[in-house]
Amino acid sequence: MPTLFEALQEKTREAVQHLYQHEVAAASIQVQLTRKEFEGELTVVVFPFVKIARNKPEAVGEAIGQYLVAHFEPVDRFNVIKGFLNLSFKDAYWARLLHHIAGDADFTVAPSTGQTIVLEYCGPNTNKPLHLGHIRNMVIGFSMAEILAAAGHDVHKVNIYNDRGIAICKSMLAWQLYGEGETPESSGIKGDHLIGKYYVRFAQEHARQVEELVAKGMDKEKAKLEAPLQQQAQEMLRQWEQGEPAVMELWRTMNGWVYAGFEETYAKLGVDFEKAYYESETYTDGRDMVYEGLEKGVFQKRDDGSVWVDLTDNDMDEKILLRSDGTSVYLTQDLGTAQARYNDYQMDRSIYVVANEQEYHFKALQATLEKLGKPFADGIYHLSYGMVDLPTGKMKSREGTTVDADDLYEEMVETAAATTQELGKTAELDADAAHALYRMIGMGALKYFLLRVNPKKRILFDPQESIDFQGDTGPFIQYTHARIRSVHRKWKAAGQPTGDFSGPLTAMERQLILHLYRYPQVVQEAAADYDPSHVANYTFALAKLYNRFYADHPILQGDNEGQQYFRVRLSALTADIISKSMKLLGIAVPEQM
RNA sequence: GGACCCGUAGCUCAACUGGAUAGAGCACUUGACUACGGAUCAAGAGGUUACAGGUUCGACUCCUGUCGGGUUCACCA
Repeated sequence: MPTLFEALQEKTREAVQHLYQHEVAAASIQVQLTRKEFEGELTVVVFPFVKIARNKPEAVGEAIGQYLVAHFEPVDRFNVIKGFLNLSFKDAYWARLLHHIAGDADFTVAPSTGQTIVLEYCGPNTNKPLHLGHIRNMVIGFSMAEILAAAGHDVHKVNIYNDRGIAICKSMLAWQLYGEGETPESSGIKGDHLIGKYYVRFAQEHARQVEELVAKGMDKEKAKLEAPLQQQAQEMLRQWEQGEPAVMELWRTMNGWVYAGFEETYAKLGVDFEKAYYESETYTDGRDMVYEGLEKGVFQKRDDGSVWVDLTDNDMDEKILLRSDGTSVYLTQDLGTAQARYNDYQMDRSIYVVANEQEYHFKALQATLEKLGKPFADGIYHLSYGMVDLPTGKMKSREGTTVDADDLYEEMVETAAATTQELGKTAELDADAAHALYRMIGMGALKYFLLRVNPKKRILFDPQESIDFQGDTGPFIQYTHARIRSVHRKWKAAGQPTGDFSGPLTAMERQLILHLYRYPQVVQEAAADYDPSHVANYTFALAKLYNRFYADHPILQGDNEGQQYFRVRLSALTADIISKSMKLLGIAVPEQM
């Protein structure tokens, strides 16, 4: 069934053909929402037909308007201002739309596209805890998965653990040297934070050694490499790659602590994964793919034994794939991971939610897979998002200038609790329900804060200024939902009175219905643009519109039972769409707050 | 230096993908029902859309150049 917009485009096409004997593509006809200072709900832009018609814009608008009134049943009347044809629709038509939105189970669920998408997000290193940057990643990734699923795709969320390499060895080494057997259990420190503690410790001790060497006259860059700790870490990495049992054992133990810590954080944020990939398991596959490329002649081996791919045709440089000692680099293991993923899912699209500092890497990855002739190379998409900066600059784990994910979570929940208690509207909730509510509101504020902005843009986060709970925020939208549910409970308590209603509708009621009606379109746009902020902005606009409606439209005290029932339904539907939209953002909405 | 991204109200962001007088929130000023929840609503003030050209009936949007900010161009990941 065509949407209202499509039907209007088609009828306008018909009008142009009938009036001017000229074919235009229906899809090219511009339909927009009427600006609020003019009468009407939808506007057709007639400028493009002016040349065809060889007439003034006003005359063309007039002619098409008359045609539509005569031939497009929903249209009630129209007015023309310059090249804009503003259309008003019949009250009965709005009632029909409302019925469609409420009654059609498929309204909020797009038909299946049959397309399989694998969406990778989070992708942490296992040598330090998660911070605000990871939160932005997870919130975008989770939301994008929800949106793509709502757009009809078959979405699989996966995680990738960068669980090997020199950084992990640094944490391991520092723990070995200074840890005195400390464990998460013995210290009461969450596993990922414990590893982070030793990562920082390594950096401190290493810096001290470097200073000593520099004091003895060594060049600083050289000292960084020559420092005993650095040497020991590299030796440990070599042992790891050789599968030295003691090192492997330590590695498995410490990574185990980290994963347990991460799981806790995922649960708090309400994100999940269908499957996890580990670079320690895929990097050898990547190496095999490089050999395969050598055989095919698409990669080149140099005299020193290193292997390269020439990407100069793709406006990039030559990239190394295997070091002269035969070991893998970052790009190599991502080749292996991509292949493993394809073996598991045979996906049509593979989306990587990764910060924009890795744009070059993903271009190189895609180009390299193309050279290998991999069928999944085309479907790779890097959902690149801007970094979260602090007023002091970039977050750096080694320097302890990060905003820790768990800390931020606690702060958000505490603020939500304080605000809620101050307003005192939920005093009757028991402790568990109250705490669940604070979490819901705190996470709503945080997630909305991160999702309302286009992912591409970098975000400046000022820890001094706490995230707002008023205005364009998650709690504002949650509040709107709670408010509607409250009215609904009152209506139910009054015995759920119903009645027929034939209008007239107010301008705001029409606007509200039209806005609700646009929901599927917004979902499609967000999916096509890989941009959850479309959904966030839509939801805020809906809540705002409803609050305005609420302020001067009596619902349970309407003129008659018909009008009351109509407004109850309109309200309930608004709550429903708010709830669904927020779900796409990974945010829950409360019955009261 | 090359490539990519960003620049809109004091601050944080929009602008239906080229359409009307560029809209919201925060902050500031003023106001609101003994009606359904004041985490709300209404009103005021706030703009040379970084700058200069160009294309177009029409440009925040497209093209060219300039300036400013960010990222990247590792035998790190």
